[in-house]
Amino acid sequence: MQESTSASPAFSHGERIFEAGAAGLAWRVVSGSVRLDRREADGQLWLANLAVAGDIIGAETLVFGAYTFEATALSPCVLAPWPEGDGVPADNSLLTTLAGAERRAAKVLALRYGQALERVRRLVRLLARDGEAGSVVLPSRREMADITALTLETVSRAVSALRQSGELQPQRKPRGVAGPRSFSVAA
Amino acid sequence: MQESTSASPAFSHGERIFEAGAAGLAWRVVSGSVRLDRREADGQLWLANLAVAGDIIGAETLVFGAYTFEATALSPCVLAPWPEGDGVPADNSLLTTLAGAERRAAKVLALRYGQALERVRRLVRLLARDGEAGSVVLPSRREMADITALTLETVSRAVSALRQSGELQPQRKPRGVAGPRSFSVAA
DNA sequence: CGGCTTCTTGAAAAGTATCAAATATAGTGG
DNA sequence: CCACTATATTTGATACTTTTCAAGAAGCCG
Repeated sequence: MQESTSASPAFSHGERIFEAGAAGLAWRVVSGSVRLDRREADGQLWLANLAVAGDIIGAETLVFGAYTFEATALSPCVLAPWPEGDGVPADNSLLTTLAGAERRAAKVLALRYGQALERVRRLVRLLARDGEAGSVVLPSRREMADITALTLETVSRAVSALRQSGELQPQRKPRGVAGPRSFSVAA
Repeated sequence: MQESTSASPAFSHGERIFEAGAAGLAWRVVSGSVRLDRREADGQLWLANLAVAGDIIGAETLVFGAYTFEATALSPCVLAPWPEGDGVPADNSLLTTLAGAERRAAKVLALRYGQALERVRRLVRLLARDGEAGSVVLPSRREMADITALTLETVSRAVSALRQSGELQPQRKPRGVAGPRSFSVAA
């Protein structure tokens, strides 16, 4: 983990953020994207939800005293403790947050509907903060495949197609700068 | 609608239970299954979640004063007002309920992963109260197709296969009794 | 510069959707 | 209760999409 400070931890691509059953805080995703998984009886991890900038993760720990899901960084991301002023969340804000997670789950379901190209396009847009023309750091093809319920080869082909059509443009990166490649997303 | 009493309404297959934006109570699903949809900007309905016996639906109305989703009966179902003693839900029970909906959403996601036969099998088991060998009234093939992100023809073929393998057995129904056919589900 | 992982691409196989028809089921009014 | 009609389901044949298997290219790290 690469915490810049303990108050606003940063995670790089693929890092575990918290585990199911552990105790801890709830967090607001400041930037980047997070994958939430549920560990099943068979030991397998099943995607349960996604969170992007602005979303709250781990709110259930304030109810149950432990995380329900396992959180992993999909792309480089920064978190901030939630709620802001340490202590009890303001009236209803916890409820609002949980209700929001339910709405988010509906979007994730949509990532598994339709043809491969559409699905990958929807995922890219979700990660790019829902349609804003900005820059995205895409997760690994394997992660994208898990999320969309496609294979990584199919995702790779779809990303190639989006690049060819100009919807995704690899951003020029100062040479010698480390880190994953980012893309700009066209409308 | 075929409300038996206003306290414990019953809905038949396909009936609307409540609409997004409307005010109303939260309900516990006593029996049957319910589909929750989110109405998108384009006017389309997107599956957001499922609820089976024991689940609570419309809990967000206690936070926002209006339903977030649109609820439709998938199979004949009976509801009861929630929480039981009318008034404010007991401490934490609303939070627990919303957190439960999040866990349920993860199961629905799993219905869109893997091959057609597996998906339909998982759906049938979910509707049969998660593995209990009991009887199920299956929703229409069209509904099952919406949920699993398959076509109704593919769902039909999968149901036929489950019947042939003995996993699903049509239950003998007293002749002349109306209503949809129910199946018993083998382990 | 290797050695490693991830990504890309191709070709063949498998699975699903689509289109079309036949059958079954539910609903309605005689 | 039965015939009739509308709707839902099942099944088949074919077209399309995705997966699978395989190999090569590109990126990352010491």
